[in-house]
Amino acid sequence: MDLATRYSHAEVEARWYEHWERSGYFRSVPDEREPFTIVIPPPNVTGVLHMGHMLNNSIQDILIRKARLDGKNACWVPGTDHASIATEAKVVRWLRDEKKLRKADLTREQFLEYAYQWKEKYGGIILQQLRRLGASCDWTRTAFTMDKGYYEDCISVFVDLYRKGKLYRGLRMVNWDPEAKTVLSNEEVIYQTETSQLYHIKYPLVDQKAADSVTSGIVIATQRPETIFADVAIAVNPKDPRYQHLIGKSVRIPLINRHIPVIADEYVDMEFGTGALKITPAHDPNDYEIGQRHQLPIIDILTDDAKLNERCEYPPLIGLDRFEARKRMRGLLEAEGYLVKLEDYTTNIGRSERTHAVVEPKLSLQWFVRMSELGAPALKAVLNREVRFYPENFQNLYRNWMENLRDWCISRQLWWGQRIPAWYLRSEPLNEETHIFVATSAEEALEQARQVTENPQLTLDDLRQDEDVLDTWASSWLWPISVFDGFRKPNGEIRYYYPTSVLVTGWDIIFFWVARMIMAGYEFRGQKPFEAVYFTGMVRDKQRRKMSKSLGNSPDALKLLDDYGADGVRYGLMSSAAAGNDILFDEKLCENGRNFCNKLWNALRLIKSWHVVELPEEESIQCRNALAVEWMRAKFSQVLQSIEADFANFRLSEALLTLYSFIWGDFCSWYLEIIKPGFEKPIDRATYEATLDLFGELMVALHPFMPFITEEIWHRLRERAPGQDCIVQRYPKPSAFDPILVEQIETAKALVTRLREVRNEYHIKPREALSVWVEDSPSSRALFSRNGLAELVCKLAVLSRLERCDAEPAGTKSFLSGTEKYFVEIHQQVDYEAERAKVKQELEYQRGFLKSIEAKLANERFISSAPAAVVENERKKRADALARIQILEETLAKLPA
RNA sequence: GGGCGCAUAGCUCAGUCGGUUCAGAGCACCUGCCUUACAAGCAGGGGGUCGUAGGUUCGAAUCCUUCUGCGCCCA
Repeated sequence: MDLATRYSHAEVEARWYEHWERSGYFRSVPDEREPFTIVIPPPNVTGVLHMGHMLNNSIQDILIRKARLDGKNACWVPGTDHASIATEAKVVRWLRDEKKLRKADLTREQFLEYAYQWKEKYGGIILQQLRRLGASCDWTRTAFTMDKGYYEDCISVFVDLYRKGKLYRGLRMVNWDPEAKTVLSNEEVIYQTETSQLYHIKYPLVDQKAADSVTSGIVIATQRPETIFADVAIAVNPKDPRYQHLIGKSVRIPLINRHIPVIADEYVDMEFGTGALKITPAHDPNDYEIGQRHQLPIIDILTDDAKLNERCEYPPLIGLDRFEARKRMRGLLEAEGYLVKLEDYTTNIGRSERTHAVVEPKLSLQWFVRMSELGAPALKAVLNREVRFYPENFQNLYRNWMENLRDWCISRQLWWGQRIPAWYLRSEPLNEETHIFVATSAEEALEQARQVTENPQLTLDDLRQDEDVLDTWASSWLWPISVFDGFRKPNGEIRYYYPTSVLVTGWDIIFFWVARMIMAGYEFRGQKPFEAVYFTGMVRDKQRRKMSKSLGNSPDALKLLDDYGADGVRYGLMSSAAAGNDILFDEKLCENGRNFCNKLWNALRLIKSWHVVELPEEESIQCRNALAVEWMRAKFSQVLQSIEADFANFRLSEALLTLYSFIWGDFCSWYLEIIKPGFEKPIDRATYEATLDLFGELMVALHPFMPFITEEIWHRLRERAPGQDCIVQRYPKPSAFDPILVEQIETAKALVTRLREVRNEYHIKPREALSVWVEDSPSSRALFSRNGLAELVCKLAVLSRLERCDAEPAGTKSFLSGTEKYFVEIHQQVDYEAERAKVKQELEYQRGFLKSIEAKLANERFISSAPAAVVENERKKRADALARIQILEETLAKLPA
């Protein structure tokens, strides 16, 4: 076989993915095996693959592939989220740019038709891209939150919650996005510190004479001077001595001269601004509360797109955008002498997560889910670890939120989404409806209406359906149930797949999504939606910024896959991704992954270049190789044990790094070097076959992490029958092994390293064979009685002889390795001065070490409190130290002065 | 204002139950090698008072408290 010295991933990856998919390996149907289920966090249908997706989906794929190799029925359900607000914004832009259409000119039906067109054409690209990464999803199950069945589930859940009294329509202060013209949930508002200006504005007292009206009055501080037209009072703290005399009096609003009262309210912070607060119930949540307490009117001066309306009573500003109006207010107030002071000010401004528009508090009639009852079981489930979080400390974040739940606003003023199944009587004015009919269909609603109104003559034309759609999260919270058709067929396959095994998601959507899925699980299924949640960190750049498209700091995911291969990228992401910790992404990590692929590839090339004969030429080679094979088997078992433990605790990066260092270090650097035949020499069949088997098992063990190259090598190692693919093998199991053997080989490795060091020190050529002796002792006899061990050392350290001796042979230099003393033949001049210094230094260290051990052992409380094994270990350490000290002392004594 | 978290080598981070010669990995750095699988490589090496000050313990990077410096979430 002729193989290139470098592994090239491009052709290999495409070929194997296609083969796996065609072979049906990703497909899952319920059977008698134990299920292992993951539902993908559905990416937005508008999404394109970015670093976060790659991390998240690599983890899911690793877990799914591992489960498959463990013989479980692995089922990974893919799909996309309709992402109402994000997608609607995209469709609106597309219509404007491509079709020269404005949303306002379309009917709801026309718009939705275009939206589906857009979705068919551009949506779901990301699912194709996930294949490049190697994601072994069951594509036949691909779901979408706007699929017909899914849509119906959302509607029936709405009706169900309404009937149970867990859903209501109410007038509340909500977050309004004036650009998207929709309400937002609290979680969709992002607060950022921004600089603005604080206007100090004087409101003149009403009973003052016109002449000095501007000089006396009350000064308030506001960031939003344009909202003074919506003011209904000025509030001061009742304890504030500065304003006692004004409480109960009236002031005039500048420019429009409307009279408003001065009231007292505890809420007012005497320290802030001037200690006097303008009350604008329509445009501030706190003011709204105060207004309610004092039964003040509400004056809403803004339109849905945040322009001043006629209710502001000041014609020059009507129709202007709020920010434009604010700008003009400065000149207007100044001109009339109302502006007392202007100061710079930093504050938290809330912006829409999607449109980045400054969010406007707005009083609005919306649908809310009552969270108190839904939250209780969901909180309990996490606290008592029925649903386990990895890492566990996300419990704290979760609890903090769950204990302060506020009702969830689930209506959105959009068209792209599940339309709210509530009907009103056309005879009642908009937003003042007294009758609400919630039903799964218009006909059902009509039936209700006829009964309630006792008017059998009502027709569908007398009803009007709510114009709003559901918040996207009010559909995706049903994901783990709905993708298995759990609402319509509660006893179907969902009984097999649910609860799912693990959810893998970023911690940033713990409230948006994770918490709500847990609530939905208990509410609609009486059961948790998943056994465990694996929280991934955020992928950040080297400056710790979250990677985002708007910052342009995210590497092109597809280019990374092109450059390093999916295996390389997966390695790079995983090697630095302990659960929950943010990762600072560096392309260098992918380079490591690519290099690892190349290493594997070259190990294959080496093995495939060997000529095989039935028996080795010499017996010494046979026992050396046999020892190497035995050692590899033992060490591999040890490694597998630790990997199983890592998987059980979702310590995936640990598992990967363990495998990496076992393969690169133990397998390539040590094992292959031990068994590698000399130039143009053959290898014996037994060793060869054992090596192929071992390499194959290593590929299965590594497969979940790096699926493509492992499949490729698996097939190149041996001829495989159809269906004998790496992806469907059984994961290797650890077996009992001899820990003493593993330890002895470690001792031998340390000796080889020490000998190489000596070589470096004396500039001895790597191929120049050396003669070495080991001082006779019970421990050295024990070590070298291991069959093949001396041969192994000779091969790796390039020795011509390794023999026992009683006395120091002439012309040698001695050194210590482990607790043994060795002599190596040296023809070069030895610098005895330096040698003495080194030995002395080592001796000093060993004596200090011994002293600390002895102090420990002399302590009775240590002997009595520490576990026996720990005490025993200390005794062994003492014995070893004593042995070493003795050898070092002898060495020092014999060194020429 | 309320809450959570972090601080370990030049950089990025592991370190599970408090106990091994346990202070580790990768990158970077230094020395020597184009050795017959791999220079995307091989062999070797230097480098950290585990942020600070206390405490608990026979024993602390690990548990508790203080301070300092960062980060995040909620309001």
